[in-house]
This record gives sequence, structure tokens and C-alpha cells, in this order.
Amino acid sequence: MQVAQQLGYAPHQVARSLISGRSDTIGLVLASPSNPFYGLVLEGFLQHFQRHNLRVMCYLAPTLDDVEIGMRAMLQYKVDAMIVAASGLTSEAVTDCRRNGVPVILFNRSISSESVPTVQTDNVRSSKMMAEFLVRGGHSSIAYVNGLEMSSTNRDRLRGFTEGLAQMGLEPPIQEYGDFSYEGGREAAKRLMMSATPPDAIFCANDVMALGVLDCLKNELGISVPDDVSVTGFDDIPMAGWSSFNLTTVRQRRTQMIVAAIDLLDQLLAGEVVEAPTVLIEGRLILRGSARLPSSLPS
Amino acid sequence: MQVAQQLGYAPHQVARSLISGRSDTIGLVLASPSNPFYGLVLEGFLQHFQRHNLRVMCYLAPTLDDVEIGMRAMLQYKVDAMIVAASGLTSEAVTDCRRNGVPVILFNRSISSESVPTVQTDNVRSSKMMAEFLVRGGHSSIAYVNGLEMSSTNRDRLRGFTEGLAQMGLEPPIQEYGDFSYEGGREAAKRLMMSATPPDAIFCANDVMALGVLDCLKNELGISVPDDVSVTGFDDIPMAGWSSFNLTTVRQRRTQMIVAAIDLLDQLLAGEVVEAPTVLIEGRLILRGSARLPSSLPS
DNA sequence: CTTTATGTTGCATACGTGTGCAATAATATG
DNA sequence: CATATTATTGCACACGTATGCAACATAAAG
Repeated sequence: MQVAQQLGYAPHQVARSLISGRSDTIGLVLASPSNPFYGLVLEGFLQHFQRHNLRVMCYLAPTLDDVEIGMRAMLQYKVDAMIVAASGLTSEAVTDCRRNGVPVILFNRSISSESVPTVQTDNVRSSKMMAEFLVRGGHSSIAYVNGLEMSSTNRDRLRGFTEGLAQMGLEPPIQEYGDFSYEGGREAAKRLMMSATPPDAIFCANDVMALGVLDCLKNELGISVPDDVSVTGFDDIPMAGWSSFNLTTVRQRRTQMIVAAIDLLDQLLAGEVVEAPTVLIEGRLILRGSARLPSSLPS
Repeated sequence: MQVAQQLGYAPHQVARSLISGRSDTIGLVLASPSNPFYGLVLEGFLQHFQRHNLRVMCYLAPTLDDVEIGMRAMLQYKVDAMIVAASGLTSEAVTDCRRNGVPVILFNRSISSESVPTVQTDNVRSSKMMAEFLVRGGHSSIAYVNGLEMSSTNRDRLRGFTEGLAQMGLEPPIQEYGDFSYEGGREAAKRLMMSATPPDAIFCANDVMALGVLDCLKNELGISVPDDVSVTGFDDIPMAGWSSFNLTTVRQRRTQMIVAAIDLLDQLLAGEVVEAPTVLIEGRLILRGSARLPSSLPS
């Protein structure tokens, strides 16, 4: 060991991988690390894997096709497992991973076609809560700002929200589209408020859009929040708590989700068959100042 | 090729690396991907490298020691090159990379002890401009909010700012410390304004702190910006342009920096000796609404 | 047809490490 | 001291691909 030290020897991980069949590397497919939610998720995963002497290979997959390309690329590099936090998972890619014995888990996403272990917030239930909260707050003309239409999170949140409204005796929400981005939110807000029937509450599929909506209402249209219009989001990114926004939103429990994902991975890597591959984490309604409160709060 | 296709054959990149001596993988050492500036930098690098069929291995290095550990780890995985966007680069680590023939470049950081190719904004010059701008705006009691004291960017910005003030005939700034974080900025602002001699302008070492300062002044202390106090930052992250903040700041030209870094890397990988290993990119003053304008603007 | 040039194919070797077996050395047991 | 047991050491082989050379087939030139 001493001689090795003096010679500056360090084991050649590539050669080790070749013979051992494992690279001690995890593949991470991300749609948008610049979205603070995913930035923090990335940070969480990096932190954990590094502590366990695992490397992380990142792949950016903003569009649907990218996911498959990225997964294929990482398979060639023999990652031990993959975490996909982007939409567009195809069954071919999943099959490829299966064949190579590489576990895949979906993070904050889901697909119906394949049975892939998944960790996500209970989007439907949380959005239902949000609907109930807004209706109890006295709102009746309610809008939903979609993120990317095809994304599972968006669909689930829309579904839950619609169901929640229905439970409270309301019609489905007015819909707008904001692309999960700040700019998208701003423009959606503009369109909504310029329309013939402007809403008195706007629920956005994520926080970033909600911030865009807020800025548009308050600073461009001079609309008072929450007196004239309530605005809510989904994620609870740090900025939602900043005093300029003070956004009422659904908190995704990042840490819990990450821990759950890691647990799932560990089980899969250990070869244990996971009987319930889908972990649903409860979202939590975070009440701040951007939405009118019901006169009597539900317990 | 057809048979390979049918059999689902894909080349084994680990074996290729072993024999070819190159992994087609770039190592990326990051201090804080959740800071929007670095999140976008990460995104930019990922985009480029993926287009060129290169993988990216990420390492999170929030503290000084992490950098060396991370670099050592990535060396064992035979990355072809490394980009360090975190402080704490030691000369031992650099020597290790040299010995292994792995080029290293510093991104938005610098060290004086070793001569390492570097890409960064001209922090000194930009901060000098900011000093001049604020003084011309009629401010005389000016504060500087430090990020991490040891970081080179912070030191350069403080130095440039101080020099700029001196050129305009002013004393060095009042100093506070904000840790490069929103919370840090908030608390620094509180301390500054509660002090015996509250400033009438605050220049922050980065945007995130400036947003914290803004929120504290406007929403907690009820101070009007820029009428009572001007606030400026550094980076020009997207949020700086959001209407709630409308932050006057120094723009770091991310894209140019990334391109420059990639150019440098290409040259180093091609074995071309780079005679001028330090690329300085000009910062640009972005005038928005958070700082009083001089009555006569300099050209 | 022979010679030369060009293209194709097969095969041995190497990359640096893990694994298992054989050979040897060290230790314990009668 | 002989035998059985345990530790240590050395060595061949394997992982999947790249490289270079030899052997061979094909095409072009005289």
C-alpha cells in the first residue's frame, strides 16, 4: 500500500468495470436541470451517490426522443442503474434495459404502457385537495394552466383537479397552456385575464409557471392577488416561499422522494423482486398568501 | 450491420475505453447546480457534449475538500477532460491530472497558485463599472455583500468594486456576508439597514443574494427600491429579469463562456499548447429598475 | 499467364483488473 | 518427524474491443 501510494497508483476503474460487470455508475436522465425542482433533485441524488462511492452520469433529455437516445448511450457505458426524471420513456428502451439487467426507475413521472418502478407525488390526490381548497375559498371560476400536455404529471394533476372540482359540484376548469416555464405562465395569465370570462383562481401545474402568472397579474395587469384572483402552484420550490411571491402551493417532498427512489434502486440492484413498484408520496398543501383562505379551514 | 441490429448488439464502451485509452466522457465538478447560474451552465455543457457524443460525469463539490476527492474519483474513471466550476482546486489534484494527461479547465473560478486554463467573466472590470455606475447614480454610502469569502469570484468582484469606488474618490465599501444564498442576502440586508450607518446602495456578489436583499428591503423593511436604496447583483440569472425583481445587474455571458470553455478544451485535447490559457469575457451592465440611474449616462 | 497492386479475412496480442487453481510456504496436530 | 490444516504466492485465463500483421482472395496492369 505504501509503495502504491508513493507511485501514485490508483485502480483503473474502467478495467475493473470490464471484468466485474459493474461500473459503480448511475445514469440520470433529466429533462430540465434549470428548473429549480429538478436542480435540487439532481443535487440530492449526487449527494447520496457520492457518499456511497457511486459515480453519476447525466443526460439531458428535454424532448421525448432524447430519453431513448440517452438511455441507449448510458447502457453502452454499462451504468448499473438508471433514474429517469423526464417524459418520453419508450417500452423499447425499457426492454433494452431489462435485457441488460439494468434496473430503471421513473422519478416524478409515470407511464401506463410498461410496468416500471416509479416514485412520485400523489398528483391526483394533491390536486384534488387543491381544488377543494380553492372552492372552499369561495372561488367559482377556476382555471388550470397546463405544463407540457403529454407529461404524466400534468395529466394527473389536471385529472385530480377536475375530479376535485366535480366533487365540489363545479364544472371542469378553464384550460390554458404554459409549457412549465415562467414565460409560458406569464402569457397564459395574460390570455386568461383578457378572455371573455376571466377566472378568479388559477392553479398551475408547477410553481415556475405560477410565478409567471403572479408577476403578470401583479406587475403587468395590476390585478391584486389574492383579493381579485388567487394563484396556486405545485412543487414548492424555494422561490415559492420568497416574500415577493409567497405562493400557496403543493409541496412535493423532495427528500422523501429521493430516499424512496434510492430504496427502490437498492432493492432492485439486490435482485429482490419488488412487488409494489410504485411509491406514491403524499403532497402537502402549503398555505401562503397567494390564495384566499376558506373562512373555515378543513382540519 | 443488419445482424448486429437484429441481435440487439451495442458496442461495449467500457471495453473500448480500456483499449483506446479514452472514455469519451467529460468530468464536471459543480459547487451548486441549484444556483440557477450553474444550473444553466450545466445544461449548456450537457447539450454541447451530448451533441458531440460525449458523456458527462457530474460531481458535486460544495466544500473545498470535495473538489480534490471528486477529481481523484473521476480520474480513476478515466474521463478525457475535466471542467471545474467550484472552488477548492488544489495543486496536487492538478498535478495528478497532468500526470494522467487529463486537461483541466476552470470555469468561472481562478487560482493564483497554479497555471490552469481558465474561463471567466472579467470580474474586476465589471465590478469597477458597477462602482462607477452607482456613484454616478448619486450614491455615496455603498455596501458590498460578499458571497463566500475565499471564492475567487467574490474576491475579484470585491477588489474591482473597491478600486472602482476609489477611482471615483470614495472609501472602500461597507462589507457584509451573504454566502451566495438568498437567505444570506436577506440577513445581510437586515444587518446593513439596522446598522448605525445604513447604505444607500448595495452591490451583491451574485444575483441570488441580491434577490434576498430586495425582498428584505421591499417586503420586510418597507424600504423603497430604488428610491431609498439601490440594489444590484451579478450574473443576470433569468429571475433577475422577472418583473417582481427587475434587478440591475452584471450579465455573465453564459453562452460565450461555455463556448470559450469548449474551445479551450478542444485545443487542449488536440494537444495544442495554449499560450494564453486564461479567457476573460466582458461582463455587461444590464440596467433595470432596482438601481437609480445617473442623470447623464456614460456612453 | 505472371506480376503487382489493392482489398479482405483471420488471428494473435494488448488494455488493467478479478477470479480460481495450483504450487509453495507456514503453522498446527498427532 | 510426518501428516493435516491453513496462509500465501504465482500464474493463467477472462472481460470485449482495437490494432497490426500475416495469409489469402480479388482486381488491375503488363
